[in-house]
Amino acid sequence: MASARGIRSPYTRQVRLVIARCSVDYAGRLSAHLPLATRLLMIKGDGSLLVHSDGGSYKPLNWMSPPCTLETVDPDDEQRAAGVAAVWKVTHRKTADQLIVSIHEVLHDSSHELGVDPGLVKDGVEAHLQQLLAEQIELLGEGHRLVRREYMTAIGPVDILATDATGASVAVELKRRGDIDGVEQLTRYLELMNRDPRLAPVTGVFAAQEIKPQARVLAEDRGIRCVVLDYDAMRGIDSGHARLF
Amino acid sequence: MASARGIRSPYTRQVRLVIARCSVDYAGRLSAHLPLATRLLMIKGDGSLLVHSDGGSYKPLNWMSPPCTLETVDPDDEQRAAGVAAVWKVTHRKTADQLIVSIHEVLHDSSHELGVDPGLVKDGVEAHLQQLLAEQIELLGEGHRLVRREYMTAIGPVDILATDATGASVAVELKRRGDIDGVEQLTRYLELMNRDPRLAPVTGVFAAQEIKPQARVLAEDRGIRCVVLDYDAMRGIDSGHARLF
DNA sequence: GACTAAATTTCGGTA
DNA sequence: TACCGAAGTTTAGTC
Repeated sequence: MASARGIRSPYTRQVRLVIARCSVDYAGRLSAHLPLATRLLMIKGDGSLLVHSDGGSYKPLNWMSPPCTLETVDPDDEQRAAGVAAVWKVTHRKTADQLIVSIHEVLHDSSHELGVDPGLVKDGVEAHLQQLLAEQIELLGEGHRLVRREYMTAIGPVDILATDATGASVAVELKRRGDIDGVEQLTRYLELMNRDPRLAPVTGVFAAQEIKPQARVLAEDRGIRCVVLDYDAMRGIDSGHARLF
Repeated sequence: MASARGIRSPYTRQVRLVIARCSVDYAGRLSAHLPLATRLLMIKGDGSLLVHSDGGSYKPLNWMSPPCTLETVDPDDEQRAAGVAAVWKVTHRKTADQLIVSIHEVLHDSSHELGVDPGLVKDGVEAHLQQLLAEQIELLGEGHRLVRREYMTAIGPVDILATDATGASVAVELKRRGDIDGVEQLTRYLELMNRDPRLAPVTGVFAAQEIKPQARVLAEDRGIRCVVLDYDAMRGIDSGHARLF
């Protein structure tokens, strides 16, 4: 439930921020081109480069992931005639993908020391939902009992294994958003588990905060029961946990 | 094959860049916390905020997507005693998710006008692979004929429908990377199409630049043929298209 | 290292 | 607008 990434290679922990009129070409897994415009270029300490506009969400317009190398090249005569003042060539060290930034004008250029980042601490995703459902297993129906969380099978762990009022096995696949993928995943588990005479017959429950219509149709067509979970209500019952705000 | 996103709401097209020692708390779909450290805060013209460190790839440590509102709050006595100089409260306009940035020290603060971005032009993804395979359908085997691309079924379009040397239908699922998901997808299509007497019997071909071993096992277990495509070779044959580099 | 599953996924296209 | 599938997905965990 907690993750950290304090460990880092001894890069120069600096960020360089450049605002420039530039065009960008990427050639690698696809080809992409950004026409001339003013953008933010962000060069991280590991050499990776992000090209951001002032909108959109967190995804850059274009980028090069580490490990990569930035090389500053002099523009040739043709480029210079077209107004290119400098060319940055960023090459991926493994895949040889290339990002070419043709800089026409630099409007801002600054570098900043950031130091080591202690990293993000997360709390409250699927793991928490699983914990809550394990504690409130009767949400699946009267008489249900928890067998165990993360029940291991040959093809991976089933989120929750329980028994129903008749004592029959119930495999629960848990998702925040119930999509078709989750139904397929549960189907594979059920297929396998029903071959095990100690478990069979095993029925399936697809439990999620939100279940997509197509996923519900597919699940019910396969005899899988769908249960929509109210996370806030479940958390309200769980006394041992308080919200941040 | 080409996308543009030049159309924008009349936001102030500015980016504000702040380097600050800060801690960050997010409460929304999950709870997350970033301990005190020096980071880059990027506020885009639409009010969205990204918190970047100097490493990792393009994903920020934390962020708030648009539409959202940034509000500067005075720290209370307790916060002030802890060294907090200012508090930024970023609230999502629809989901009420909140991002709280507690700023201890500002090391840099600048704003930059970017103007409208003409947007990215992409080229050479799955659509291109599909076009190439449609033109070179004999890569599936001698005697194969193209029926049509994006053959529509009740549960979605099959990438390519063809016939083999015997005239039997062949459904092709195309992927850049052949994963288990793709096999499941094709399986659903085949199940459906084989119920249609005008099409049945339909065999399946799973075609990708790279097929993961587990996906291959699952596919072949279901009688689905696997074909690995050489994109560069296929593009080489396609005379109408040249590479950037 | 390879593979699998999750993600505060984001982003496009379509019904 | 909702839904579905792709993504230069990225990221985290497990084997």
